[in-house]
Amino acid sequence: MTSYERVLRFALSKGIVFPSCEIYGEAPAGFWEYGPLGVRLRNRFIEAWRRELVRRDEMIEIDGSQIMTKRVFLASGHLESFADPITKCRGCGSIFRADKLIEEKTNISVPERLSDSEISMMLEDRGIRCTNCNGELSEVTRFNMMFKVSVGPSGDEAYLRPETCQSIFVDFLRIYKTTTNKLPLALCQIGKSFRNEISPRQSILRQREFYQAEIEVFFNPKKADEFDKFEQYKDYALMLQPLNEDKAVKVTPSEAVASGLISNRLIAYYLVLIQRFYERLGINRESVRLRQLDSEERAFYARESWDLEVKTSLGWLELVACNNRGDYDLTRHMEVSGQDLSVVDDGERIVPHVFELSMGVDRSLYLLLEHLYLTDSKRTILRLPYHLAPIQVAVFPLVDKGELTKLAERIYNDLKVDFDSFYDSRESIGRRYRKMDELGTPFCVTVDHQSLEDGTVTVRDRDTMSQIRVPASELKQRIQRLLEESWGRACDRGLGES
RNA sequence: GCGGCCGUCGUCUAGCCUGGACUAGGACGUGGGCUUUCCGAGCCCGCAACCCGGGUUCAAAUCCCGGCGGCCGCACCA
Repeated sequence: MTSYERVLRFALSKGIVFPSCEIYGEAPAGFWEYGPLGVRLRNRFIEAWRRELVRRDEMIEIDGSQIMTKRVFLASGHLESFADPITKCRGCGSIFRADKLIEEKTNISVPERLSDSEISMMLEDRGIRCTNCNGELSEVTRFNMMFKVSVGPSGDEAYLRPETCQSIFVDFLRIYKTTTNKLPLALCQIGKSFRNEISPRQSILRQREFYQAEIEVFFNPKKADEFDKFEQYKDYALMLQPLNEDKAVKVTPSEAVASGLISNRLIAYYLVLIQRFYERLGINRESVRLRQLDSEERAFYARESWDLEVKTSLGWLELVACNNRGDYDLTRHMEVSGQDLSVVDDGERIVPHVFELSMGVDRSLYLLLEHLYLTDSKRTILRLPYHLAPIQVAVFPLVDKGELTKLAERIYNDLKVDFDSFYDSRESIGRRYRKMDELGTPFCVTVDHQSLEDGTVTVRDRDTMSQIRVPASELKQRIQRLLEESWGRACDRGLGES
């Protein structure tokens, strides 16, 4: 069994994630539900994102519409560039990427800019036929990866957003004016994006509806090196894999900027921030890399791209696309909307440039499960950092009897409002501990006979299995403090090697 | 979408080739009871499945066709 299968089996059997609409046989692939524990895990992950990136860096979070009008995507380029030219065999119905088919058959590269009819003509001129049945091929049409929706009774054309960042670009000027009025300005958003993938695969790794957490840093390109925040991380060990290299090497931001590998200090700083984020979630630094993309691999709007990838059983998994989008987005929205989105910075009117950190949330959660769902000779433990655990504290009576049960229930009822709590009184105490280990629950509170005499309970630590005795009246504060300390530990681990 | 393999309780699976003894068996899970009284103990009683549709047949989990889904490869991507 592969790690992927093991994780998926675990997730499915505990109801963490599972396929959407699964009682209907015809439900299309690429849609997944988060179950009770999955929602909590995701919420904790989002809290970590807010804490370690948003609040730490004083970013500003917004929440935009998922449905946006057509012209947004005319401006963004998605109507044109997010669509693949396809042709269908009139005989057997096979569908081909028209440009790829031509390249395959003739070794002539087909420029992206060509119109459908021009590509159709190439097919015809070269006498290209279906590779499956040698049938005649249809006119070239476009398969757009965006979901089209019609709005209102008049059916106005709109689309589900294929990335969350467009609302940030569209909203930029209003937020700029109502908040800091200053560059650089980091805006961010977490929410759903939608892509009509041809072939969704691998559960939550490749969905048609998925969560993105995106950060768009607006900056003045002339001042990208005048960036004070850079100082605190200038000696961090970035795991960079430059173009044409086959593995990552440790490079400090200072070196990377000096050598021109990273184009400026602002970008270097944000690359540190994002690498550090994963390290603080408990991912080993040696398993992380920032891989530089060449022009072939880059998205159509990017001029400098680094993909944050983490090693998994499925190979390197792309988690965060880090793109220097230049002034592409604001300029395009200015052209198409007719609105002026420029600002005055340092006495000069400019269109800000954008550096983006576009995180796949679902993928990140998979990664956590795969890296941290561990079995040794004795126990299976989901070794999440304590503050990410979906259940924070479990309360048990040592045995399910009279006064012990009553006291345990009272303690549980007191804790459940402040923490994600769990109560269980069945079977042996050891079994209950082990089940909590598997779900990553950091603390188990047990009410025993001594509790009835002196009002203390035991608190068991997930990783060490050791117990401390705590007055029940102090439980809330103690657990709170232990969870706080967990953030601190993650911090130490992240900074330890730099 | 194509090609290859595959689809049975919540999970993992037996059964399928060679149609009938399958009211579909087991393990884990789960609900209840007894026992136990700090690290996946034991016993008893329950719950729970043949992906969907059509066909062949006296009879389909089993054979055939189609759809949907999964895995791998191609292509695409957070």
